[in-house]
Amino acid sequence: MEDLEIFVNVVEADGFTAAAALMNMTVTATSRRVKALEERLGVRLLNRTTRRISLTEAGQIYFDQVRRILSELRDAEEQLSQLSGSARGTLRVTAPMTFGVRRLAPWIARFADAHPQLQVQLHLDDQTIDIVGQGLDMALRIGYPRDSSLIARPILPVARYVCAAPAYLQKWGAPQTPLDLLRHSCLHYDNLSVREEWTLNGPDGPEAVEVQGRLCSNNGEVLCEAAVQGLGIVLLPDFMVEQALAENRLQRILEGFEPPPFTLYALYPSRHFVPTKIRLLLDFLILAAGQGAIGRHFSGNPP
Amino acid sequence: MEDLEIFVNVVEADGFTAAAALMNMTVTATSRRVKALEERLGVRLLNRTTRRISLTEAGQIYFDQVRRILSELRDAEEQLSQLSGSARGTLRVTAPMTFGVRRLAPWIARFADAHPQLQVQLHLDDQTIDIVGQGLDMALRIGYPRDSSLIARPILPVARYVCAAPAYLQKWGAPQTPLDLLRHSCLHYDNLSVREEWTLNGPDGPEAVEVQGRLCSNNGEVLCEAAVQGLGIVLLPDFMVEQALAENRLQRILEGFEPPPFTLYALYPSRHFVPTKIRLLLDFLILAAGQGAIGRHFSGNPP
DNA sequence: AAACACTATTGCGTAATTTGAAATAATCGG
DNA sequence: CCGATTATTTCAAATTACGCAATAGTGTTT
Repeated sequence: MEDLEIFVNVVEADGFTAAAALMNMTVTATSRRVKALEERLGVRLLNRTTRRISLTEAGQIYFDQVRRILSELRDAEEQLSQLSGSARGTLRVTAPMTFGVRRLAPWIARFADAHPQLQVQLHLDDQTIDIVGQGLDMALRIGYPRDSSLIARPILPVARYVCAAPAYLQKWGAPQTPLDLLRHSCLHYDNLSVREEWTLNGPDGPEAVEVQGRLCSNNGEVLCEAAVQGLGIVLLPDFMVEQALAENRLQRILEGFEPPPFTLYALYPSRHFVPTKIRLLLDFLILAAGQGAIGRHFSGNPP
Repeated sequence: MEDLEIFVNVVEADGFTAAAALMNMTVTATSRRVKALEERLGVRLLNRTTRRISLTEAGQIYFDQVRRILSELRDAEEQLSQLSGSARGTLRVTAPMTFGVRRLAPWIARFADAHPQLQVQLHLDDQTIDIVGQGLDMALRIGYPRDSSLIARPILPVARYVCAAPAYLQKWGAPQTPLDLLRHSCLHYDNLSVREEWTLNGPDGPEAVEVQGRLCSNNGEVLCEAAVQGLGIVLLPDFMVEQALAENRLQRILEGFEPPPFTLYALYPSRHFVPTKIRLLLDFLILAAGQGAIGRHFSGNPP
């Protein structure tokens, strides 16, 4: 029976080795199980050359059916655990590095504590990962995803602040309008280009400024640290700079000109029945983000 | 995975003991597998009192889904073996006793010989059996079945003959019309009544006669043997009397008055994809019956 | 009410199955 | 034609499943 799942995985991973790695099995076992399945059915499902595999005609038919059937079975079991209300097993989550450390970590800890039968694996990585391919249950990402096979649930508005170190401002003066940024060193994300456009919503509507600076990076913490050291002005998400702001190593500028906030999305595979463990985490995150947001985002000013 | 099948069987058999017997398993194993399934799902599926079992709410939902899914899986695998064209596994057939010995046995032997990978189990029994409940693949029965969940495929017309022993006829004279039967001892099937109605199609249409005799039985061979011994007149299917007729221990009478023939049906469970092994046997039987019937039923007189 | 009959679960020793590391065979790319 | 990668096979070890017998529990019967 499990053979079916293995067979499907081998086909989807296009190879025994890849499939075995995906399922944390040895190649030996994988090969044997598929072979056993073929012998049970009395039909060859895969054409193997040692270098590549392909489905036989029968295998193609069987694969299509079995994949659907397995998916229905998963649905049935999900439906089951839904009415039991409790979740068990393993929940694999991925999130961006800094967000994961600063915001997610305490939430996840509380969540894991609330569900002792659930083992939570939190994988922090700034790369966007193929979530279904890696067997992940949920990805937390900033910005809307391209992969439309995923459900994207907005979790949290992420405010962004324009900040600089007090020493920098003392030396170069604080910009009063977005246009002033042109005369400053603006540290920005590395989108493979030297220039970046910052859009700020002022009293007269949005203003776009094409900034440039002496440093850019694909890592927000690098930018934050550089700003702290007085290298320039940064535009970063709240969680990235809140500590530096609290310690007065950075201070906000251009407060009348808010950059449009990002949104943090929870991404998870689209299914008939959303697994309970995903549902639980989702609800928990929405709740946690909502509670935490009251003070931080919606009712007033940042700390 | 097999656990699913076991669970479904336990529910359908309404008990571990019955299900175990059906699957040729021990009750121990059955109980353990269901328990393992429940533990894997983390949900109790069955409410057991040691005397009776019932589905929990979750179990009911799961059962419905899983039964459907398993049926789809079987379909998929059948579809597979259909395009392979060959059959394997076990084919369980039931048939009436005498028909099985006289007609079916040589056919089945040839069929089994033609399909070495198929193990054929022929269960001869004059009782009509719950074919799906007993895990049978096909039942051969004379007369149309009540169970509408089965597909009934006519295989063979079964002519019936009115016969008596030569000695009997010499002593009492041969009846010339159906009405003459009233003056004779007619050995008939035991339908829990002493009387039976014989309908014979004569030149002026069907004539029904309510016969009675000194012996009745629910077993055709008993009647045949009794007739050979001169106890009376019988109306029996061809296969039941052909040997006695060939050896002149019986002879046909009232040849101008043919009783309406019976029909032998092949009964098998209705499914999306008829299993290859059933399909093969069915085709084989139709062919065999057709070939054998040319001389025996359609073109002329019996031997 | 109490004994009975039947059913499901558990303990334990045994047997079968499965497993992984390493060796082997086989194929694609250079 | 060789090197690199991939699937299969070999064989011993370990995990797992199994059946028998005993246990516990429930509905029925006397």
